[in-house]
Amino acid sequence: MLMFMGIEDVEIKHLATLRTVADEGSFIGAADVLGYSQAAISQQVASLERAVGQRLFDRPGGPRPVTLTPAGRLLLGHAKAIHARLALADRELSDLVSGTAGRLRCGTFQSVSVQLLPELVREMRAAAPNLDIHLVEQDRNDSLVDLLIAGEIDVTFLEGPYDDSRLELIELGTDPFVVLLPKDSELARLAKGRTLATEHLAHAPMIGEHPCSTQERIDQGLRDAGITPRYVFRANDNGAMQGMVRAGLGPAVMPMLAVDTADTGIVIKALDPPIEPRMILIALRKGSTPLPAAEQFVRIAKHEGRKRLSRPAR
Amino acid sequence: MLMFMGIEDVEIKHLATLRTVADEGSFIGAADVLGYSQAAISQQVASLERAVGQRLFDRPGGPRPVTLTPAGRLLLGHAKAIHARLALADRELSDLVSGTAGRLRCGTFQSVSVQLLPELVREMRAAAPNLDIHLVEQDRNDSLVDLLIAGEIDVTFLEGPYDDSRLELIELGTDPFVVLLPKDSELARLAKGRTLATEHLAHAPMIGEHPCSTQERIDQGLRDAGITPRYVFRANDNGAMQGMVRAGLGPAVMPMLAVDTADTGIVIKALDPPIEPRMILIALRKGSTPLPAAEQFVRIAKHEGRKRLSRPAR
DNA sequence: TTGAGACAATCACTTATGCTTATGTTTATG
DNA sequence: CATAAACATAAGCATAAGTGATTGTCTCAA
Repeated sequence: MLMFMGIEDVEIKHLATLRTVADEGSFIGAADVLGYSQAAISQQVASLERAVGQRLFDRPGGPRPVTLTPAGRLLLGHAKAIHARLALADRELSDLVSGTAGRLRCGTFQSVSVQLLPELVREMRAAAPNLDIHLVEQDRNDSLVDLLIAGEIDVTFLEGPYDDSRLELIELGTDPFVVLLPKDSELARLAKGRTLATEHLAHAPMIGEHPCSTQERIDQGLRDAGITPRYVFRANDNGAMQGMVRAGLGPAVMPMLAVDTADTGIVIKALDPPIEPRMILIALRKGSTPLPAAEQFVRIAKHEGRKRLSRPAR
Repeated sequence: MLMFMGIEDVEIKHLATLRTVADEGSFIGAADVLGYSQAAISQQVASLERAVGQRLFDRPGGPRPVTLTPAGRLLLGHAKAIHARLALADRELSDLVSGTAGRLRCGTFQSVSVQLLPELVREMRAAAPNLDIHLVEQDRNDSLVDLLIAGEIDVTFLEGPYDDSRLELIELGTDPFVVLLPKDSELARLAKGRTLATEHLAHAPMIGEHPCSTQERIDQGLRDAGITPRYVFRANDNGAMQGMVRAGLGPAVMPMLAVDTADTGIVIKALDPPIEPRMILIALRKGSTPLPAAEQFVRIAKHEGRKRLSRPAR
């Protein structure tokens, strides 16, 4: 029983046969090249012709080469385009799995963006020069998670503790809060070794960030130590805050990751008792295969975290 | 026994399944849409995944929808492009067979270009508005035949008699040579009815074309009648020649097809004895399937030839 | 004109692929 | 914890695809 065939019955193998027969000028030649028998080529061409409803080759008979009909020439052009597209897909797929090309979109937040991320991006670029890295900075964990779930980003940093069953969370380490003091200030003198008693901040005029999740955490930590901080200056920029400290305006409590340690105008001290440090997390969508480049990003981030962050405290 | 698979084992049917599963969000849904069982979809996806060497869908299990992996998303884009290309091929093929779109390249020569061809092109355009008609004019039959054999043109006019075993020749009819006389000239008075005795041209100062196959034929015809023509003016343009006749410079012998019959400043006479008339032929490559548009062109040309040319004299 | 050579079409047969049904496994849900 | 929903797997079968042999057609050369 004969079924009607249409263009949807064309298969890529048929198109490859079309190309080879056109190249070779004979069914036998194509059979040789493709490793089939002549009969197989004959049947494949016949089935392709049935599918498109047109003769594709003129077979003059005898030793003269078969030639394309106008329909064959037309289809051949499209066949080449389709094969090229498939080859392109192949290349892009292997780029994808190697993680060396394509696009990686990464969520981040301020304190990570300052030092940790630039180094990480540098290492990623060294490992995958053709990878296009996009960064999206958001203040709030929830915004970053929304982007990740929506597929707008492939991986993101988060502040811990954080939990979401939709996410796979990787703990990179903790980022302690430190206090920045003007180099020659009274407070700097009060510090014992590497530590400043938190109570000394009780009446100091302080430098802070504009309200955000990090600042809230710092304020909560200070309140837990019985201190109500009084801010005389607020900035959004870490450099500006650090500049104010250097100028002697007052101390600032900041996440260690955000501090420019090269600054000789300030001294950096731990707090005693410490403010509960932030866990730096990295998150992927749970249950969906991650982008290989994102996995590599996580690997490098773990390594970097080991160098720059404290071990997870648990 | 397991064979290694590669991208070349991807088939269009697989890509269609990829699309449908991605659209439906489930194997069962895709099976429904495509009219297969769920197991078939499962196997097709598995074989596609084997071919590309990558997981293409995340199957969360339970009632939650399957989702594309990054590799799946990448391949889906290419799948859509490939299907679009195939759909385009389909459209172009049906345009090709209907002869209503695409390109038709036609060889021609001067006297055909003047009146017969414009009318023919007009009719072709009416029948196939989206067909792109290219004309290539050459003086010599051989040049036209070369272009036809080389596939540079799809169909061509030729002057007969002509024979070439590589060509399929269609006789459209004969184009008689006529003499154009200035309206009130001595020669016009000598003409009896519609005929002028060829001998009267013996000493006339004549208007002719620059040397070309047509002119050679005319000169040979006149010599056969015992006359050696003396040209006082030669042009390459039929209008210019006709203008010279109108101005009384002398008579001109031209193929009837090239004559502007609307010109009231001249009279047109047959010659007696006549110059052996030209057969107007149209030629296709023999042994190769012709372009459907070319076949339609031939049909219209035959019809037009019946109206404008004399019946083949044999 | 005839025979040889080259090549595609076709036939009968074999093999491989793909589909179906039935069953197993996994995961969410009440 | 049992049930339902959905994909995976296995076994059997139908069909498509491939092979080898044969036939038919065309060209070329004797």
